[in-house]
Amino acid sequence: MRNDESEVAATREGSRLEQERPPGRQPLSRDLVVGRGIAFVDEHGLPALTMRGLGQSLGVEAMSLYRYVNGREDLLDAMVEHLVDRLHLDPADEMQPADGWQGYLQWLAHAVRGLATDHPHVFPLVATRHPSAPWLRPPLRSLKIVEDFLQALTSRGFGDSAAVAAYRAFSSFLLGHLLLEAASHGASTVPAEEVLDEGDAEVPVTEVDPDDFPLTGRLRPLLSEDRDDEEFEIALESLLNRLEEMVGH
Amino acid sequence: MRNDESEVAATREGSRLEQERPPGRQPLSRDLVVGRGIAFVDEHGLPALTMRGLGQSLGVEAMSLYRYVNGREDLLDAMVEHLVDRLHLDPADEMQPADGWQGYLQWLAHAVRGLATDHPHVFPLVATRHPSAPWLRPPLRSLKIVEDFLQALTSRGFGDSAAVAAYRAFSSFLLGHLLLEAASHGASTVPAEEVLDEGDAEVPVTEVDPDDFPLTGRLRPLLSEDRDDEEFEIALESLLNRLEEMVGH
DNA sequence: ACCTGAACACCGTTCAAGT
DNA sequence: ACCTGAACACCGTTCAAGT
Repeated sequence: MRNDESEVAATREGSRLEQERPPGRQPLSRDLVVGRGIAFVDEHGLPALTMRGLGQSLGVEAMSLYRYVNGREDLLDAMVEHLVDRLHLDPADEMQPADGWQGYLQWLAHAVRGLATDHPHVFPLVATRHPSAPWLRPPLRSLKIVEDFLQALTSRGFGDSAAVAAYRAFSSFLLGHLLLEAASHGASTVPAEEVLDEGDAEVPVTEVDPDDFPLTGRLRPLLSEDRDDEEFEIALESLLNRLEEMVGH
Repeated sequence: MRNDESEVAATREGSRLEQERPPGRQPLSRDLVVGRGIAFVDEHGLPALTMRGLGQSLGVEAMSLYRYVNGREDLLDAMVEHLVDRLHLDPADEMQPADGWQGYLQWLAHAVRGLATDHPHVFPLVATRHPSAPWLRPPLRSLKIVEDFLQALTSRGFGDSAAVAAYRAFSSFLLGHLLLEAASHGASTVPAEEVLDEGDAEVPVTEVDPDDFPLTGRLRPLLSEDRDDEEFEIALESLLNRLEEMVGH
């Protein structure tokens, strides 16, 4: 038994030494391909992600990727899944059980928000790709996280239908706030390859004509302020208050 | 003056009679191209919208479209703009001025919701495409509608920053709820061209393993229930209550 | 003025072939 | 076992040319 295992290991090691791999390259794997896909979109934006381009960024031809990924659509799904699964590697360490369901939802909200701000260009995928079941609601779109969610709430006083209603309300809340936040934060990070058709020095800043839109013109400084943090906290607090009214069913 | 106008009109009419057009086809125009683009996505889904396919559905080669539309990206932007502008053709007729800002927001919320349910496959574009200014927040993404919004609220007791905060909260609310609603409603309407790789009779329904996910398994009937209408109304009511607390600034 | 044929660069994807 | 060359079908887009 032990000998067999050693032999197999030795053989693996041997064949690994035999194969000549370009020096700077790691051995390919699904995780590596998916991880590089996420990093690629983080750097260059979603439209830039092509099978050929991703292959090149891994030092390989595009066709090699098809051994680890079932086409481009499967790659995108895997990228989303990879990010959403990450929500579990950080178990609720900082969370006291005494905090109750409010503490759990606070932790979860900020965990998902961290995902959105870390990957503003990938988050639209998390938000809009069809989940694997129709009753899964982005961005809480994995079976595991739904199970956690329902467990956390039902074990802390929620009735069945109240827990499900909370899942729905919480998903909508996260989706709306984080998608808008990711969009505005991601817009500044794009390589900006679209605004170069105009020959003259056109100003890219959209100016508001005060005759047509007097209020918008006057309030533009307010509209341009970045209040994402406090908006999120206030809206979250309000949602928790609303949920509190339906705890017992 | 009047004669000149008549002459021009006559000339236009003349050239129109000269040109021989395939019998069943309307004369092309930007509005026609954009409108057909929306109808095409409604029928076949977003991935099916190609310049060649859209041209064919208009009885024309793809290259003809470039006379009316500045490429595919411009077409998508125009489709979004077309739908959002429609929110103004329906001025607040059914709305009594006595209803106050709550009445306006109720009307606007249902108008945008109608847009989402009428075009579930296009709404993701309304939700995720970059607006023309960074401080415009989907789905309330036109200058005109923002002006209306701010006018409606500031003329009904809102301070400047309260009106802007309301715009932000309202956008997030609409985006989260309507994007999820459009996704679940649109998923059933797709031609479904992706699930046909498996050779055997694989069941497309995702089954929940009760050992791994006991709660999700038990609550699956609740999770699958369609509660979109009442969820939307309740969440909207709650948002209006929240806004009420910050009317005076 | 309005539409098209032909062409270009670039996709995703398959498969037989290399090592 | 793992990667690639060659090929295919299909994109978006341009432009000279037709009517």
